[in-house]
Amino acid sequence: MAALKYSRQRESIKTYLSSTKEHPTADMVYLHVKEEYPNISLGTVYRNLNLLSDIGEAIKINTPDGGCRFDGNVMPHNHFFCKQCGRMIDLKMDDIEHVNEIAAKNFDGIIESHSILFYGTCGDCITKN
Amino acid sequence: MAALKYSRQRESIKTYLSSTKEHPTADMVYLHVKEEYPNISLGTVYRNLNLLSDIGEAIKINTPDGGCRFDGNVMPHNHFFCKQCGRMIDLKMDDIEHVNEIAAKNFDGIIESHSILFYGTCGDCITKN
DNA sequence: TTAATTTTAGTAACTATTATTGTTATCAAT
DNA sequence: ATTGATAACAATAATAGTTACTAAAATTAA
Repeated sequence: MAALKYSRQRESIKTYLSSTKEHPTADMVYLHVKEEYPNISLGTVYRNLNLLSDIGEAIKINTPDGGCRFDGNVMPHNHFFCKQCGRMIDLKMDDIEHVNEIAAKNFDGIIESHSILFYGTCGDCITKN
Repeated sequence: MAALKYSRQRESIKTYLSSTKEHPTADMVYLHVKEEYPNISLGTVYRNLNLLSDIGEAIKINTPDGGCRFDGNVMPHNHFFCKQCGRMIDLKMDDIEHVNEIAAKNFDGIIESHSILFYGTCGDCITKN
């Protein structure tokens, strides 16, 4: 297995992901890291986001519109997607890992995990209307 | 609002979706309907799949790899995605709508719904290994 | 049938992502 | 510190999946 060498760019991407709760797109990460490393390329950002996701140091979440968001918080948690403003928000909610057992009951394969995304309208959008 | 006119192509797409449990990709639908209507274009397939999904006569499911699958079964049900063979399988499982209330407990927005996808290894892939 | 409108096929364009290429940075051993 | 091997880099090209455009054909209403 290829040893992972240090790189400032990857470090910067990680730092940014850890600092924000915005669940940025790859492009948002790119624009941000660009401020520190103006020559960084979008491809590098993609490669490192996927790498971080692969080694479990970030989470990749696909949005209903086809795009992807990234999250530096790797603690298990669930997300909410606001249909109005498109924001993705962390949910502080009780564990629902038990749904895996419910799913496994009449299934002959192995359920390892699930990913769930909640939809609706966020608090901000409710007050705005 | 524009009235919806009949089209053989759309009918054929609908019929195919209703007849299969394979959760086909747009391209698989295209290849299948092409047997009946050799001149159909991929754009027509996409347009109609999205249309059917919009009017609630089909379901669009994004897979973890970025692609989309379509399902003619619009009854509420959950899906399983096999990490090995990439198949998407219907789960016959108890209702888990209660997770919406769990999510809503400490949240100031409105949780309308959720979508959940289970991951793991399907029965076929287990026996093969 | 005629006229109005939708749908189609074919193609082009678009977006997000991944792969490629030539160059530079990192690191361990000298 | 220098070297050599390998990884990471920027830049760009390529790809995949999807959507937009347009003229011609199909559908429906009158």
